[in-house]
Amino acid sequence: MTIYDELVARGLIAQVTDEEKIKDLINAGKATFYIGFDPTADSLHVGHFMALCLMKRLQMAGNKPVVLIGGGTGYVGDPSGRTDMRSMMTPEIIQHNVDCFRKQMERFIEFGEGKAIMVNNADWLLKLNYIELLREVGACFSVNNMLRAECYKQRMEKGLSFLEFNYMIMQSYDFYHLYQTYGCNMQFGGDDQWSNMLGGTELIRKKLGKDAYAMTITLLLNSEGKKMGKTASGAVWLDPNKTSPFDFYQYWRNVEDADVLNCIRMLTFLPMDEIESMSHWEGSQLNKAKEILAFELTKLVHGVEEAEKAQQSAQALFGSGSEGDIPTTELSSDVLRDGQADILTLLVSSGLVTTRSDARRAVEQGGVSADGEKVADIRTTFSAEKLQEGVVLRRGKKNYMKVQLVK
RNA sequence: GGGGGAUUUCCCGAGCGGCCAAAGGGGGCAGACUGUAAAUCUGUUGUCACUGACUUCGGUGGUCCGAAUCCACCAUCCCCCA
Repeated sequence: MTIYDELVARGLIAQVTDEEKIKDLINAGKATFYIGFDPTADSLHVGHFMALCLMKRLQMAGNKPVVLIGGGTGYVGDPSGRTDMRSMMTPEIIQHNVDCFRKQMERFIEFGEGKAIMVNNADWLLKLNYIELLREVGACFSVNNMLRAECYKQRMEKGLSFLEFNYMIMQSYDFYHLYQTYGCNMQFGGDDQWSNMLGGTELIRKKLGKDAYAMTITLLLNSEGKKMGKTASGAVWLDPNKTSPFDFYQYWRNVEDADVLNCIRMLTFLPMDEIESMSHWEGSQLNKAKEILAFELTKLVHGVEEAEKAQQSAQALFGSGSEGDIPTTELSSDVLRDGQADILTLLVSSGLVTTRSDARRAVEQGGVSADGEKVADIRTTFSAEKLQEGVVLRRGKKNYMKVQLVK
C-alpha cells in the first residue's frame, strides 16, 4: 500500500488541489511540505497531534517536513472557523508559546540534518515593509475573491477587522517564502485552512509561474459533528501538566461507540489490516476497542510507561483489578479540626470539587464514596489516624482521588 | 463624523421599580438503567458558618424606603448613513 493510499484509507485527506501530482510526489518521497502551527496556547492539543502524525507518516515515506511556527502570524490571529474575534496576544506570550510548542514537537518529529526543519515566520514577517509588501504581494490578491472565501463569509455577519482580514495574505506569503527558500512545494493543514492555503498556491503561481500543491486534513469530528479533543473545561492537551496522562487516557476510553473506529484509523499507527479486523466489532467488544485506542494514544503522547500506569489505574478503579496507581493528594494538618476532618473539606482539598457548595451537593445526591463506602451525611468526619493511612475518595463514577495526611 | 440598538449568571435568552440568586433552553454535574458507550427518566447547577446570610445582572456615580430594572457619564460591540 502506498503512503497516499494509506492516508486515504485512514480517512485523513479532506481536499487536495491536484490529486495525481500530490500522489506522485509523496509516494516518491519527493515532497517538501509544511504545516503551520499558530502559537495560541502554551501547549499543543489533539488537533495539532493529528497534524504531527501526518508529518511523521510522510517523513517515514521519505518526504521532508517543515514545521512552521506562526510566531509572526500569531500577532494577527486567524479568523477562519471562528465567529468571534481573537484576543490579541502580547509578544511575550507568543514567544513563550512558541518555546513550549518546540519542546513538545521534538518528541514526535525528528529534526536535524536532512530531516525535518523548524522555522518561525516571525523571522521574515516581522521584517516586512508595508508599502513594499503591498506592491509585491497585495497586487496579487483580489478583494472580491477573498470576500467570497468561505472562511470570511461567516465573519461577514459578525464583523471582521482589517487585521484579521490580512491573515490569509500572511499565510500565503509564508508559502511563497518557503517555496523560494526551501523548495517547499506542498502545504498541509486543517480543513478550515483551505482558502488560506489556496491563497498561497495562487501567489506562487502568479509571482513565480510555478505550481505548488495543497492538501487538507479531515477535521476530527465526532458523530454529532463536534470537534473532538474538547471537553467542557477546554481542550485535551498534550502537556501532562495541563492534562494528566490518566485524564488523557480516560478521554479516549470514553469516546462514543460511533467514533472509536474513526479515531483509531485517524490517530493511531496500528496497521490497517488490524484496524479492519476491528471494524465489525459490536456491543461490549467495541468497549475493548476503546481500551486499545486509549492505550495507543497515551503511549504515543506520554510513552509506554505512563500508558501502562493509566491503564492500570483505570482497571483498578472501574473493574475488579488490583489496586492501581491512584493519583494522590497530600494534605497538611490544616484540614483537621479537633483531630478530625470533615468530608466537605476533604472533597475540596482533593480537588474533586471546587467549592464547598459543590461538595455538599455531591454528597446530598449520593455521589460520594470513601474507600468504597457511600457517604450519606455531609457531617461525616475522618480521624487523623485514618487519614494518615490514606482514604480513596470518589465523586461520581469517574473521579477518584486518594487523600493522605502528611505530618 | 452623524443616527439607532445592544451589554443579564458557563452559553443562548427572558426580565422593564419590590413577589429576582433572577423564567426557559443548551451545556455541566449527580442518581437510576448500562458496556467507564448511546438513548431515556429524575435531581441539581452564585458563594458560605445552608431552612438563614452574603455577593452578582459591562463600569462608575446618582434618584428612591427599595434598582438587573429609572437618570448621568464612561467602556465595549453591532447596525444604518458618510
